[in-house]
Amino acid sequence: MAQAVRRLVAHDGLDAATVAAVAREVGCSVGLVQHYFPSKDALLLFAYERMQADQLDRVARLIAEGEAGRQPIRAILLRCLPELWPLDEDRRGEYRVDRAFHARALDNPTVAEAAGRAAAVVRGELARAVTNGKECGEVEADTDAELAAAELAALVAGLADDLYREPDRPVGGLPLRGAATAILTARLAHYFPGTCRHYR
Amino acid sequence: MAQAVRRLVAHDGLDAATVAAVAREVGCSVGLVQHYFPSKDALLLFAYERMQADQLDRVARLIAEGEAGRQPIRAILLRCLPELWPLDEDRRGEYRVDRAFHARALDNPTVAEAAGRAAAVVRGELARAVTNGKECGEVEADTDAELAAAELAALVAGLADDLYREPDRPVGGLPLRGAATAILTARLAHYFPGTCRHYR
DNA sequence: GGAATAACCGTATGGTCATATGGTTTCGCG
DNA sequence: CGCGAAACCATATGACCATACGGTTATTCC
Repeated sequence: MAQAVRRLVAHDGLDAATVAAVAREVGCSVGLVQHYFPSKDALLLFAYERMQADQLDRVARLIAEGEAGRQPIRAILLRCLPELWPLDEDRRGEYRVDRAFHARALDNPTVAEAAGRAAAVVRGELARAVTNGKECGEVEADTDAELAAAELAALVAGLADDLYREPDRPVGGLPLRGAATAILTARLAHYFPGTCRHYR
Repeated sequence: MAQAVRRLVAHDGLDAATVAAVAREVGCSVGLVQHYFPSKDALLLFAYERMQADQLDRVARLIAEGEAGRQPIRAILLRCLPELWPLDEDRRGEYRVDRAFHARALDNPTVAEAAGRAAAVVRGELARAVTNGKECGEVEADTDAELAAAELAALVAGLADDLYREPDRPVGGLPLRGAATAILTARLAHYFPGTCRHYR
């Protein structure tokens, strides 16, 4: 059912995710949806949290792979962060779901909390990367990990908005897809210059 | 009526902006709302575009003031960009309206176009600032104006999200309000080092 | 086997909403 | 004055939706 909600919201927006529509998408009755969820709100929240968990799991897996391969921190981040961008149809769908729930979060504290938690996980992971980098001398000692994490997270989130709207708009000669990567690369290189080629 | 829509959306979300609620807020009949707008969609779109115009006017005025006062480009931008942040109750309301319509833009091409136009104005203004800076030697010659504008716009937009959620969360010792300004200041100082103290 | 439990269904209900309709009042102006 | 257009109103209509409810089928477990 969570998958059905996700498909409906991705395709036609939150308003299209009525209980009846979810039942139709699943191929069951309205009653069954009610059997598993006490209310429509609970169903939507569950679907949202599940999607976030899926997303964060993917990122965590990429991090684990990068660490196993003893890649530089910068390379790991450059691999993980664009995972949150709407660069293919699946991720565009996720972006649509995410934005729809972000709007809902404005009026629904429970959804807001879920959205805040996910954002905090991303920031936390970034702060950890910076801290690790400081320990091994890759990152300058006077860099504030939280501040750097907040900047990078904001940059990634902000670029996602533009990427969704016009992924192919030319920006400085490149389509935005490439330009966003270039911007992120430059910013990561600032924090993780890669001078000492330390591994994480 | 546009003001009424804005108040309703800011206070209770897009779904609260029913035609009947707008009429009640204005203090007139449902029929009158219909008299002036062919559909609810048209009403909402008008209200959204009006709010965007108000916002951009404020920014334009700040730019004009800064230019009249012969302030450095960096100072002007540092004054203008936080105007788009939800730092007080009025601007938090604007942020809420903006986010609500952003979600609507996912399913409504007309709203999407309006949102895209406003974003393009901000980026254009930023690109203009960078170009001006290059002409007077303030900005390094190999800086790509569009790329820099895209980065700064994304950073500002991304920080707005966080600022709305937790304006007072401590980030590196400062509350996020201050941290966001610090991040923006640092980033602007990178592009506009202020070495030659040129005016715009 | 049989009873309790979970899975599952179809429909009814009460509410909300956008829009349509058929009006009345106000006002500008020749 | 008078008349046409605008501003303005109250209510009707038809659609849709979340939830409630009373029921049937399948499964599990003693």
